[in-house]
This record gives sequence, structure tokens and C-alpha cells, in this order.
Amino acid sequence: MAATEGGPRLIDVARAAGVSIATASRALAGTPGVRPAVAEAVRRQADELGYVANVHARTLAGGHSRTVGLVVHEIGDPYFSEIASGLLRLADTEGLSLQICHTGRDPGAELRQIRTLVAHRVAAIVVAGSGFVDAAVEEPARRELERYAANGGRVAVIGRHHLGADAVLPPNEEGGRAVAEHLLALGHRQIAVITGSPVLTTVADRLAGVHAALADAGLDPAAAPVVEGPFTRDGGRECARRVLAEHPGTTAILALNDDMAIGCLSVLREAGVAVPDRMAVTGFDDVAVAVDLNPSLTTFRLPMAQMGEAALTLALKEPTSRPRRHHVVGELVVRGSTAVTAPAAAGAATP
Amino acid sequence: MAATEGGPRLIDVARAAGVSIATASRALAGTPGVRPAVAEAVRRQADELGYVANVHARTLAGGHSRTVGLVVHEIGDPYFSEIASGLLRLADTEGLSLQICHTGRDPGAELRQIRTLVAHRVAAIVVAGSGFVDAAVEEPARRELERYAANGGRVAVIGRHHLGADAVLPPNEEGGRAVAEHLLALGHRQIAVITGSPVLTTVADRLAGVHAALADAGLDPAAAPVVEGPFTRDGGRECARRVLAEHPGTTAILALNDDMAIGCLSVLREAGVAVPDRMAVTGFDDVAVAVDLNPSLTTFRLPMAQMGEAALTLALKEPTSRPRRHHVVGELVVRGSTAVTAPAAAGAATP
DNA sequence: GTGAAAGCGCTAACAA
DNA sequence: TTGTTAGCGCTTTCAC
Repeated sequence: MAATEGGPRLIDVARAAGVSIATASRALAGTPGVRPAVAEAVRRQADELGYVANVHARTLAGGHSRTVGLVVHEIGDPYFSEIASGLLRLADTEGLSLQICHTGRDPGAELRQIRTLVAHRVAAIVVAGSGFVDAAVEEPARRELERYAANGGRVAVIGRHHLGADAVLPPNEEGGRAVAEHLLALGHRQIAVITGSPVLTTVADRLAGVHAALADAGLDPAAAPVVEGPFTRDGGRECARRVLAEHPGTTAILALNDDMAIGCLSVLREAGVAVPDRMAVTGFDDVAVAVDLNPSLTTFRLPMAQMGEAALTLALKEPTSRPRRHHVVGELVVRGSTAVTAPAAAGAATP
Repeated sequence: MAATEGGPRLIDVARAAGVSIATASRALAGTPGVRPAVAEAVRRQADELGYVANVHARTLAGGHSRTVGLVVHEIGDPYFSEIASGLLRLADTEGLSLQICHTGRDPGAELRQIRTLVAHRVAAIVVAGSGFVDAAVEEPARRELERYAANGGRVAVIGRHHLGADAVLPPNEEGGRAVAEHLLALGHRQIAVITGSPVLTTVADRLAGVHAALADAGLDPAAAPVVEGPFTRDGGRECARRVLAEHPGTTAILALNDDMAIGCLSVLREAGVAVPDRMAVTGFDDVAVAVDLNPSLTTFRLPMAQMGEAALTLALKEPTSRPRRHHVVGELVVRGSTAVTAPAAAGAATP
């Protein structure tokens, strides 16, 4: 600990090893062209002094960063924490550090966070939060990212954005379709959809899939109630109550994510509505706990950890002239919250 | 976009505004001593050029970092993602960026991650993963952090560590005691504990609380089966199976975290063991989904988000000569997985 | 109030 | 193989 505040510097190590700062740098970086014995001596001295290279100096001098940024809506949300987990695992094996930002689904915050990551000159930025249907909302962020990319930064997004970047695309529409078809196959005709704000592409795409399935079955999509609230567990509770009150003939509630489905199940339990006998419920995402609910949740599985990994993989590749699209495969997972038989007679739940 | 690869620099802004680089720096940093009109002009130019200050250059020159590091076992785990969420929220309002590392409960990885954060010269490091009972295991990390602190870094930990740092201390022992007393009060006498590895202080402390309660009730703590497995949902499944097979008289399973309790519930459901009638189950932590399980989970609530916030708060304060200890208050939350009445006759589950 | 210039700690030419 | 040196982009004295 010979050092002044800030710790030992490369020059301290070099002096201790009796070499120049350049040689010390090479030895520590593993650059070839240093006699093994010298390199070894340098490393030993570094170790002894507890030397840890200053990343800022290194990045500034070298021009390359070993940090990547991840933008999520909310890291406490399992959907995003599972994405983060997969991404972090890959980052770790690649020797990259991860900086996480959250936006709370606010486009303004998203822009601020992106600027922060740009300021850090991260090697890549992964935007994991849902895109917005209205391209204008994302325009400032798009410009910022475009500039960042023009300056050598790499960008990848998860979901459908208007960001002009490489994208990992979850099968939202297919999933919405699959879930709806599953309910239709069980005989449900009075299906209520509970959902987050349709300004999000995630919501819009899942809903489009649901409507397509209804139309294919000869039903009028416009006739199916769509009840909207926050895209969270509490939003699910709120919407479920409204479905119960305003659409009494409903035999199935199709939630556009697991969080809402979970909130919905809790309301139904409190209201004494048997699931799946009097009401079928489905979710979307297959977060880890979906299987542990009782009844366990029928849902459309998205491989979140893989999606995080895939996004970072895209971001780490050389850019192409036009954005890449990596399509992810999902899977309907049928569990206890939807009966394997036809629903109880519609209208049974009518007051 | 007049800039070379890397984006516009301060000097580009300064030139565009017709001032020196020093004035531009002051204007952008909000340092007093710049004529308002000039400052305004600089800011406008910066905006126009899309200038974003290089954090590395800034940190290197200024000596202060606006990034903090968080070390967790696994960010996909709700316990940690909720801690991260609380911490991130505070970091955000303080204008700090967050870098996250995970260790997978491996002390070696923990050391590596700490070194990475030191290399980044983060302003503070928060270690959120459980400590290890064996001080020797943490010794290398302790030395690294000590050196970091000596060089002006700030450290805070969550849980009992041998790291010599400010600590946020969850009431693990009290919680273990509370859960056990609750089961005892319900009349349970055949209580099996399922747990993660006792090398973790979190596990050791919770277990100590349980044993203390048993002893106070006049029972022999050594007589209560303690079944150990991974501190995860799957570990809970494994341990629950073993309890069923090896300790047939058991009327209550006390899991030392919610993850294990959740796995346990799923095994009991598959085995057709009614909860809470034939078997009571308790968890620890009160992760978000605990309330949504069916039966909902009786558990000891830890305010994870607050703990994350408190840890960062400690880390942001001026250091004191001896480590601070911030004690957190928890709360027993009684739910459906423990009956409100005495248990079914012991032995009912005997083959 | 403003500018010139000296670093911050490191990497990467370029020399030797 | 090793050393010298010029920056990387910014903050911050110190003069003016």
C-alpha cells in the first residue's frame, strides 16, 4: 500500500518490478513480446501491491470498453430479472461487466438511461423493455441510439421497437393466438382479455394474436371484452374484479402476462370462483412461479434467460447494414388453470 | 455529427460555442463562475451536437465516480432482484449508475467480481449475498475490500459477513425463532427443517433461531430433523421428498427460505398431502409470490427493497471508525399454509 | 469571468 | 524484447 489515495498505479508496479511502464502494461495485458520471466515478475509485483488496473484510464487510452448496458422496465419484475440473469451469465463468460438501468415504462426515463449508458461509452446497449406502438414516442431514443451506433456502439433490443436495431423477437402474436386457440378448443366462447396498456408493442402484438384466433374461429373479435389496467399483479386484480362485475357471462380470462394472471387468480379465489371449473385463466411468459401456483397456470412460455443471452449475442456481433431479427420460439404450457374438459355451462356465473 | 468515431468531445462543443474548453466544462457541470448567457450558449451547442460527456475521462480527471457496484448470488432470484430494485431506485434518484455482478454462491467468483468493481473505481460496493460462517472463506475478499476502503472506496454488506464493513442486518435469528414459535403454538411437535447449506450465515442464523425456540419450548433441538439441500426451489423439492420418506411423523415443514418452501409445497401437492391439514409449511423472506400461492405461504417477511436501499444509504454515508450496523425489522406473516387450529394427530402420515 | 496548461492512469505507436 | 512518448477527454488549479 505504497500508493496515494486511489491505490497503486501501473507505474508503481513497473518500478517495483524494475521495468518500464510499457512493459508492465504488456505483461499484465498478456500482450506477447515480453520475456516470460519478466512478465512473471511483473505479475507477482502487481499481486503483491494489490494492483487493479483502472478501467477508466484503460478505456480512455484504449478506446474499448468491456462494459455493456441493459435497460429494463423494472429489475424486480421476474420477467426482466430472468432476462438479466441470462444476459449476465453470458456477459460474465465473455469478461464483460454489466450496468443495469430501469425506466418504469416511462419513455422519458428510457431516454435518460440510454444517455447515461452512452456517457459510459459501454460497448453495447440492450434495451429489454417493451417498445411503444407509437413510433414518435421512441423517436428521441432512436436518434440517441443511432448516434451511438454511428460512433461505434452496438445496440440490440428485445421485442418490437422502432429503434432500428438488431432485435430478439418473442413470438407475441403467435403466443396470443396459441392461448386463445387453446381456450376455444376447450369450448370457451365468452373470453375476456385483461391487459396492460396497448401503447406497448408487447401488448398490441399479443392482443392481435388473440383477435386473429377469435376471427378464425368465426367469432367477432370486437365482441370479446378487453379490460385494461397496469401490466402488473395489482393491475390483474383490478381487471379481474371488473370482468366479474361487468361481464358476468365470462367463462375464461385470458391475461396478457403472468403477473396479471396471478393477480386475477387471487381475486377469483377471494370471490369463491372455482378455477378452472367456473373460470379458466391463462397467462403469458411462464415466469418461474407459474408452475407453483394452485391451480398451476396455463401460459405461453417465453425463454427469458435465453432471450437475454440472444440479445447480448446479437449486440456482440459485427453490425450488418440492415438490422438482424432473431426469432424466438415459445410454447404453450397447459396446466391446471384451464380444464381439460369443456367449460361449465356459460352463464353459470351470472348473478 | 461532425465527430470522429467516439462522438463529439468537449472541445467540439467549446469551439461551436466560441469559448475555451474550460469554460465549456464549467458551463456543463454547472460550476458557478460562468456568465449565464455563455453557459446557456454552451448548453445549447452541446445539445445540438448530441454531446454526452465521457464518463471515463471525467472520472479519471475528477477522481470521483458516479457508479456503484452490487454483488448478488443470482439476479434471477426474487430475493436478490427485489433488493436490487430498491437499491436501484435510490441510486437513480442520487444520480448514480449501477453495476451488477453475480457470484452463484461461490466465494472465488465473489472475489473476482469485487476486483472488477474495484477496477471500475466504483464509488461504493454493496455485497448482498449471504456471508459465510467460516471467516477464512471470506478472508481474500475481506482483504480486497479493506484495501479498496483504504483507498477511499465505501463498502456495505447485507447480512452477517466477516468483511469488516457497514452492514444491514436482517433479523434472521429472530425470524427463525418467530416461525418456529408459531408452529409450536399451533401444537406442532414434529417439525422438520429444510435448509440450504449451513456454511451460509443466513442459514446458520435462521437455524439458530429455530433451535432456540425449540429449546425454550422444552424440546430437544437435536431431535428435530434438519434436511439439507440447495437453497432453491428444486432443493426444496428434494428435501421435502426426503422428509416424507425418512421422517413420516412430521406434521410441519419449516423451510429456511421461500424458494425451498415453494418447492416443498409442490411436492406435497403431488404426493396428495393436504396443506395445512396434514402438513403445515412455512417459508422465510416473503417474496412477492408467497401471497399468491395456494395455500398462501406463512412466512417471515423481510423488506428486501428497503434492505437494498438501506445498504446503499450506509455506503453513501461518510465512513466511521468502526462498522455501523443497521438492524432491519421483519414480521411473521401468517397465511394459509399453517392451520389456525392444532395439527391433525401426529402419526397420521405414517405409512 | 475566462483561458492556458498540467495532469488523471493507461495503451499503443514508434524507437532503440 | 524493452523503453519513450504522445495522446485518450476531461477537470481543475493558476494566471489573466
